[in-house]
Amino acid sequence: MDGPRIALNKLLETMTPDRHSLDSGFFRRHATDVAQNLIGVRLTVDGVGGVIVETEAYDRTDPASHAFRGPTLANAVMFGPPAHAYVYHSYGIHWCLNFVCGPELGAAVLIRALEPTDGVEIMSARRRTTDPLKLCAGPGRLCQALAITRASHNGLPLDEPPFALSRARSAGNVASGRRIGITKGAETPWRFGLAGSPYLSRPF
DNA sequence: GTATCGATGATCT
DNA sequence: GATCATCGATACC
Repeated sequence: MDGPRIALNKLLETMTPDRHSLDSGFFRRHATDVAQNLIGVRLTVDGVGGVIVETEAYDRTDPASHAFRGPTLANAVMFGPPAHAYVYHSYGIHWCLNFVCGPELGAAVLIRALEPTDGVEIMSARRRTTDPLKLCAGPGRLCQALAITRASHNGLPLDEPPFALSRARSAGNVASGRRIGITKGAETPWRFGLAGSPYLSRPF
C-alpha cells in the first residue's frame, strides 16, 4: 500500500517551514540530489535575491565539469568542503555561482535562475532593467543582480552572511533536461528547474 | 518569434 | 593559441 505513504510524503513536503535554514547535511549529497532539492529554496546575498528555480549538477566524472581534469588554483574550492561558494569567471565577462557538494570531492551545483523576491529595486539598478523576467534568468545575470564576484565571494561558507539559504516552498514539479551551453557531456540530463516557471533562463 | 554572432579575458594546453 | 557551465544585439523569418 503506497498510497498513504505517498500522501504523507506530499503533506510533509508542503509543511516544510519558511525561514528554516537548510540542514547541515543538505550539501553532503551527490550534486544531482542537491540540485533538485535546491528548487524552491530562497537564496539571498546581503538580503538581496530570490527563490531558486533552475540549477545544474556537475561532478568530477563529468567531462563538462571544471573539476574533470583535477584540482587547479582556479577550481580549488570545488575540492574543498561542501556548502561553500565556488565562483568562476565565464567568457571573460560574467561571474557564475556554484554550491560545492559532497560526499565526493569535486562536485557542485550551478545556480542558473532565481525568481526575484528580495531587494528587487537594488537588482534592477545593478542589472539596468526593470523587467523581472531578466533580473536573474541565467547564471551571469543572477550574479550581476546579487553583486557576486570571485574576489568577494569565492570560497565563502553558505551558512553565514552574506549568504542566507532557507526553504521558501516545496520543490514543486521539478523538470529535468540537458544542461545549457556545454559541448562535452551534453546528453547528461542534469539540468533541473521548476516546470513552467516564467523565471527560467530557458524553458524545459 | 528564433538564429547567429561578437565581446572579452582568465585559464589551460 | 584554443577553449569556454554567457549575454545582448542584430538579422531574419
